Amino acid sequence: MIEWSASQIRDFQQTLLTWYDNNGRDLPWRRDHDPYHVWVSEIMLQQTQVNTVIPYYERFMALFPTVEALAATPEAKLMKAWEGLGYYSRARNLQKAARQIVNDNSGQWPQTVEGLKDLAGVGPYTAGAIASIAFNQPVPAVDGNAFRVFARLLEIDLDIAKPQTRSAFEKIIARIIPQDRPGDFNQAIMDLGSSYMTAKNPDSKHSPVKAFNQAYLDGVELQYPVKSKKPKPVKVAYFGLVMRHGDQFLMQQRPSGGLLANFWTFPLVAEDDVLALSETPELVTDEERLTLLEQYVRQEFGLTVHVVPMGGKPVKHTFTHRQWVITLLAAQVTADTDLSYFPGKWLSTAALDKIALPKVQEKLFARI
DNA sequence: GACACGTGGGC
DNA sequence: TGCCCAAGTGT
Repeated sequence: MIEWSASQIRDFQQTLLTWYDNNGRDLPWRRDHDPYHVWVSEIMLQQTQVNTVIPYYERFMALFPTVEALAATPEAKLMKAWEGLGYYSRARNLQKAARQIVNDNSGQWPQTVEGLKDLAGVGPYTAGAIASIAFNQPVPAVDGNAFRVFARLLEIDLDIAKPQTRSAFEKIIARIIPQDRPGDFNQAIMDLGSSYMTAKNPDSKHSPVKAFNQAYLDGVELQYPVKSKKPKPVKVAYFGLVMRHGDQFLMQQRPSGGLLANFWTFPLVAEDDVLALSETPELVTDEERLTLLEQYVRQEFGLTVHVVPMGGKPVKHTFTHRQWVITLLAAQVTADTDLSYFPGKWLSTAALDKIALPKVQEKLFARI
């Protein structure tokens, strides 16, 4: 990597901030520096693109205009507001943190990185973003943009996928961040990272800081940032049971931890669990699998059903680390079935409209 | 420190 | 299609 002199740092600050003053994006959460606005937007923006967040942010502020309103809202209303945005623990942590502020801290915001990090769902990046933007603290906010921008500007070849790399970047950026406009500086870096210095197809030729971009000047821009690869999603096959009675569906609530925690879906049975009922799973035919599925549902759920394939291709849904392949089956069951052993209940379409559903369940509904 | 945790967009 | 990326945090 290279290092900048004090005068190069001053030049960079001025060039960046002048560009930001004239070209910074006009975003809904930039209308003021209210910590509630900054905080909610930063949580929504975690691993999520700006254009996706904008409508969610607008609706969220209309529903929950203050941290007190958020702290007091019922969970179902909160999750409905977050429906489709993903990483749902963000929403639960958001309310947890709101209650920390309202109940434990009498409505007062922590104003330092250390204090902010004690809030649920606020890590080193978000704490730095709130501290610098809302409270004018001269601290870095190192997100994916900052990693990429500074890795290219200074040809930093540390692997940004490794946790310890963060502190190295924070030290480097701490020397460069201007004491008087830290929030604008951090946001300018993000705007730069999403315009001229993008991950793919960067346009450094026209970038306001191209003279400072060592990787570009050396023709090795796309070698930065260095980032080790993550494993591919693991495929998991499920049977999805469609049990309908009038305008109600028999739905299953997922466990309170793990993927899509607490969400309602059609009952999903892992094919591996079904095949485990056979002593020779590798020899099981398609017809036998359905018989085994009926056996599984009887044993595990206490439901006697007859399943019929619904036709069409299986529904695929990919998460960060899992790919679900769901074969839909119509299962006959009566509404007065004994559900004592089944972790779910009948839900009407009206009830389903009121609760948040994950995208994968929306895909399943679209197929029936 | 490695992995879990959603969804949508771009090529 | 498959893969990578997008304003990360919790465990």
